[in-house]
Amino acid sequence: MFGIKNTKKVNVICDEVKVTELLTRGVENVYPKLDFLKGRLMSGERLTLYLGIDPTGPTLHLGHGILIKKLKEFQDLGHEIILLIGDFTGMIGDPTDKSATRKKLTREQVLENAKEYVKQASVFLNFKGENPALVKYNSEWLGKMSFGDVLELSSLVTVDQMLKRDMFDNRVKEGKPIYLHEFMYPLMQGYDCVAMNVDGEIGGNDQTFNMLVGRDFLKILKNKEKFVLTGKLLTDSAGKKMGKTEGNMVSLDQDAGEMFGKIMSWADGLIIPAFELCTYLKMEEIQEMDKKLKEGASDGINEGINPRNPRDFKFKLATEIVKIYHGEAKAKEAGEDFEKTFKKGGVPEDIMEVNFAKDTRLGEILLAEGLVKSKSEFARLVDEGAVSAVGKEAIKTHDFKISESAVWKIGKRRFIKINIKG
RNA sequence: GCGUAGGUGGCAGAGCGGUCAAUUGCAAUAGACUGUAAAUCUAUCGCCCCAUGGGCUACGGGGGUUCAAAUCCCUCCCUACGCACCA
Repeated sequence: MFGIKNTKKVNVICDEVKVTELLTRGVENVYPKLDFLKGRLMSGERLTLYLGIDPTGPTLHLGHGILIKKLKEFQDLGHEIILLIGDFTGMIGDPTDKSATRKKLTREQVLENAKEYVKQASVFLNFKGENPALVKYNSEWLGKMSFGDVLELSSLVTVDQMLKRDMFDNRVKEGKPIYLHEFMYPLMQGYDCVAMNVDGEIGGNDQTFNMLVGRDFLKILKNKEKFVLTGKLLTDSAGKKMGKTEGNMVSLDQDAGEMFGKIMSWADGLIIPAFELCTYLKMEEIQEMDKKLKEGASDGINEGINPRNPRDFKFKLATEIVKIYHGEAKAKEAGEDFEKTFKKGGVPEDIMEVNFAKDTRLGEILLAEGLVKSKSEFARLVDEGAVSAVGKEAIKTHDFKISESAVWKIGKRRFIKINIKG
């Protein structure tokens, strides 16, 4: 399957403006150095590069989206791109997760996830046509390696080099355990690029270490100068990562409304970086907004009537991002919904609808529908005045029974329409 | 293998026989406020009940001592550190 070099002629575009944009926008670093890669991109040579994704969950998130978008830029220029599914790694389980007992994925789950990934990635990438993006699985080669092969690979890296890595370094400092097999992950990831014999790799800057291990391998084993392009991570000014752990990371399979809401909850400092990383807006336009935002921040005297309200920029950001994943119409709708729900205290469009008999206890309904975790939680919410039928006073009794069809609101974000049955 | 220090709620980390469903911080949820689901302030934050009260389940696993254990004892498992061993 490998070895068959694409024989079709694909036109490689060497437009300087495009290449520069490719190399700067949302890019943290380029190894060995920027000019090296620029030179190759301008040479007309068709490069092969890849982005590796570990199938740890069923969906990709916005962070992946950013990198896939970058990959697309390479594809658009005519280069051969590979979406590598790290199924081998996934099947073994990720060591970075100290909460240990992560379930090991079965072959079926991995393939299932991968299918979703391709679907979600096809928002950006073209998997068909003249220059299709390829999908590969690293179990294809990693699964076949013998202990001897592994030893040979490990002899290329020293323990000190491994320990230099932040992730390990921190754990040593914190007195947390490091298991030997965790050392193997960089090796496995590093070997991917050898197996695929690529020209380069892109990834988040948190993957820099692993990608550089691969760079070393390729140099030693194939005498090839692999380029590594690391993308900026989406962080706010304080450097806080928009990761899954932060709870505000957007999954690519989320519906438009949810996505929109999540983005609106981001801190202001994230607006400009997100425009750069996640949208197609021109850099000049983004810089213009940045300028306006900064001016706005300094003339806070205009309390509240500030024409450069960050909220409006964030609204635009949310619209732009949702547009990419769900299309223009849905994005617009989500925006209107958001306005209605949160600004004016209304009700969103698509809400859960259920049927129950008259005089059923509200608490039981909400528990059954999963809107509250327990009856105790329900009781607490009632005490806090968080439960009300839309347009009515909050209810006060824990054993409140429904008497008519109504839309119920629990807190600001949970809604349910309960119809009286029969 | 020996020794030492540890394993507590989503995480971090107190408590070291009763007053502990467990201080505190973070996270989370709600209310107020706000341009926002930001910030801030306030409250809540195991589960269940005919509820200013009561019950159940929890402090690595199992067993024991006691009227009473997260707290004491035994045992097993796990982690860190030191020593020993080491192709």
